[in-house]
Amino acid sequence: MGSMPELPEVETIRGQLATTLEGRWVRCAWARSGPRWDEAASVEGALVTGVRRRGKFLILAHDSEAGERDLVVHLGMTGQLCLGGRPGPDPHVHVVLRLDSGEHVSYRDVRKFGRWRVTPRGDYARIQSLARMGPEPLSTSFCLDAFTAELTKEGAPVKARLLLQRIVGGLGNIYVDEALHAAGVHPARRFLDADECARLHRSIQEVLETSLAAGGTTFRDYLNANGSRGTNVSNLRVYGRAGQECTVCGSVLSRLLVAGRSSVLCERCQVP
DNA sequence: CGGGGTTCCTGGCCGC
DNA sequence: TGCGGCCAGGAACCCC
Repeated sequence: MGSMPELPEVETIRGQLATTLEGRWVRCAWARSGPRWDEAASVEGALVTGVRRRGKFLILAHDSEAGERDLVVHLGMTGQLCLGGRPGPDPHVHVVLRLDSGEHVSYRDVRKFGRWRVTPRGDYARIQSLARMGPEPLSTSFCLDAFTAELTKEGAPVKARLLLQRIVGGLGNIYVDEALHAAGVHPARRFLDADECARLHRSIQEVLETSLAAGGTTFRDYLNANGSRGTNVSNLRVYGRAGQECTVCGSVLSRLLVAGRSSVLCERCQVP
């Protein structure tokens, strides 16, 4: 069982990196060879002008000789961005950025699902899931009417649609399961009514805000940019709790494969 | 086009 | 104890 960085985890890292990186020159950019990371090397000599986030993507806006560009980072399953480095050689470190301040940021990713891409500023044509990403769930652009219009249409299971990032950005397996449980919606449902959409819309925001306040969920791998754990595990109601009791009704939580993803739910609270 | 399946990758864990 | 096999999962990719 992993714990991929989702919106609250990436946002926590973003805030920590912003302070260190914004306004700094990248003195040296090292990247291990390979299509997932080697574009990172091209930010050497650039000025970092902004550290942003969109969904689960971290975006380092920078000015270089090649113009205004974005370094777009997706942490995949086990990607970690760490201020300062660990002592000694580490075969799982794939990128290191050294700054003019003397500080450095290292990227460690055991399962190698993460990706680094460099794009012209704001041009994400090469990164489909970013280009097509739905609204930010914690912004006013996350409109209930549009959300309802999508999910009242019959289609793939609601869990699959939320994981696709197109209806709303930033959710992964943990927070989809948590939001569906909080809203009383079964993950395999292929359309919702308006009340269910409203509950789910609210639950998504609540679940993410709660986790953000806790610095994210460290289930196993996630560490923030200072190497610390998030404490949101204590707020989880379903993820990682199959076989335990539902905190709402006391039934035993079950595991179910939906959209090829392991899902945990309460069969009493979340009716098919 | 959408929906579903497959693939990548490795450490941890389970069972024999 | 050792080892094979399975599992976790975001999103690109492929097929129908």
